[in-house]
Amino acid sequence: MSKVLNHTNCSKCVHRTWAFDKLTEEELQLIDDHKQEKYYSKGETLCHEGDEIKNFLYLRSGLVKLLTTEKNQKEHIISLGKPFDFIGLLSIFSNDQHIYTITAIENSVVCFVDLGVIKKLIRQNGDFALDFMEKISKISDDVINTRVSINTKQLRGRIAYILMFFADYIYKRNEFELPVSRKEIAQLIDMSTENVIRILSEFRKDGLIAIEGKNIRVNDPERLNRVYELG
Amino acid sequence: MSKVLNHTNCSKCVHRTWAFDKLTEEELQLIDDHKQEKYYSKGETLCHEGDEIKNFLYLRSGLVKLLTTEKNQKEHIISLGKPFDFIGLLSIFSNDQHIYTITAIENSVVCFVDLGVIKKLIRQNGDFALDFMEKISKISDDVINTRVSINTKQLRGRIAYILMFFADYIYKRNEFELPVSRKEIAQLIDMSTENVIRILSEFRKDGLIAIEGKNIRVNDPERLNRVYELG
DNA sequence: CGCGGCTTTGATGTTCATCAAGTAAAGTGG
DNA sequence: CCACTTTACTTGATGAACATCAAAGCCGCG
Repeated sequence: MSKVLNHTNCSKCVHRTWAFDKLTEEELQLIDDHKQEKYYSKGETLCHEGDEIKNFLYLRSGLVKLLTTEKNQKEHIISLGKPFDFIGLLSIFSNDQHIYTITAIENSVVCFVDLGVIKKLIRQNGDFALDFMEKISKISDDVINTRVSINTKQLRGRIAYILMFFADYIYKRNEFELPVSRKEIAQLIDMSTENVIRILSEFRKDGLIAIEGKNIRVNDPERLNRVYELG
Repeated sequence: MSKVLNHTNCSKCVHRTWAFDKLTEEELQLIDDHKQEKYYSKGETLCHEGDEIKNFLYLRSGLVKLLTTEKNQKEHIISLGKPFDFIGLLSIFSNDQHIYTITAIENSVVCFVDLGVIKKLIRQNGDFALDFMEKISKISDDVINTRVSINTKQLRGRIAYILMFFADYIYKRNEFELPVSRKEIAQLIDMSTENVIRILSEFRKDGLIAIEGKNIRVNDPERLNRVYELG
């Protein structure tokens, strides 16, 4: 079960460099007084589509997925949130309700900061506001570029993308344990589960990667990158 | 050719209600002193991918497209910008260079406001900063949702989407002149030009729409919406 | 131990891009 | 203004890419 953790003091937090280094000690204290740090184990849901937005969500550690449920009841994964991301995307400024369901795909620690406090700080501290905007802009742009990139490629390119995403962007090593099921990969990059498996097997037979269950090793990163670029 | 227009005073501008109504008269004057209003005729380019970002771009009237050129030289349209949109998306806060090429697809009037001034105002006027964030969040979220919506649908659903987009969102009437070529539609919703034509013809034969060259009339909006939802 | 979900492979059919070829429309230069 | 070129549009035929269906093995869990 998810549980509230003991309070890490914001002013001591390593993540302070993120966007919060423009805040004064008093302002940090204000955040400190209006935040909760929560632990979620793999599979637990942080918030549901339609829930009222009360907090700004910041991922301290772990990995989460943002998903929507389509009219036909199929789940679709919009993006993965990694540590240092502020998850929930931009909708927290333009919506009253969450537009995505957010679920932990690895054990995760999340800071819930009262949204009113964030807004107050944006209002009163201009440097913070600008810095904040820069960070969230980057995340939003990333989501858009990723979606475009995926959707203009065929299946092999998409699989190459997701492998590189985990190897280079999340784990920063060529051998890692996949935190998602084949089905989730399919939901993330718009293809059928069967074809995710088929193409992973194909890559394995080609010697591009090695697979043992959830464990993946990228043998030839350069060739993988070529597959990605050729689509 | 594009040309600089006579200055419309910001404080008199109808668009002031957009995000700029939180500004004081002096602040508006500052924008006024650092902006240019430009006219672009259909087909002209406002900025190229890679150009340095110096201005915040606001579309007063017309219609523009944002596009990227892929590695394989194919152009891909990310989104269409309509009046009241601040075009250029969020990258202006997180990049030094434009990441998209922006081209007018209808005769357009664009305000170029010095980006430094916008940033200064965000820094000094907290209410403006918050309002501004709300507006750009909405636009970004729209882009993301649209991309997901399009890419999870098959061709008929995508064509239905684009027809509804123009009818309901841009022109707010069931009969309108398509501002884009069939090829541009294809680039926007990820399909081949031939199939755009084929499915438009199919819709015409079904009596769903009427077509005469660029002129489109939606005969049965409800059925069109069903086609959209069924994918 | 048995049930349900995840994984895997093969076979089949659908959806879609591509190729080809022709017509119409819209610029371009003399 | 007319021949010329280019670009947009349209339809049909073909094959490739992909989803779906089916069947079976695997694993964790109550």
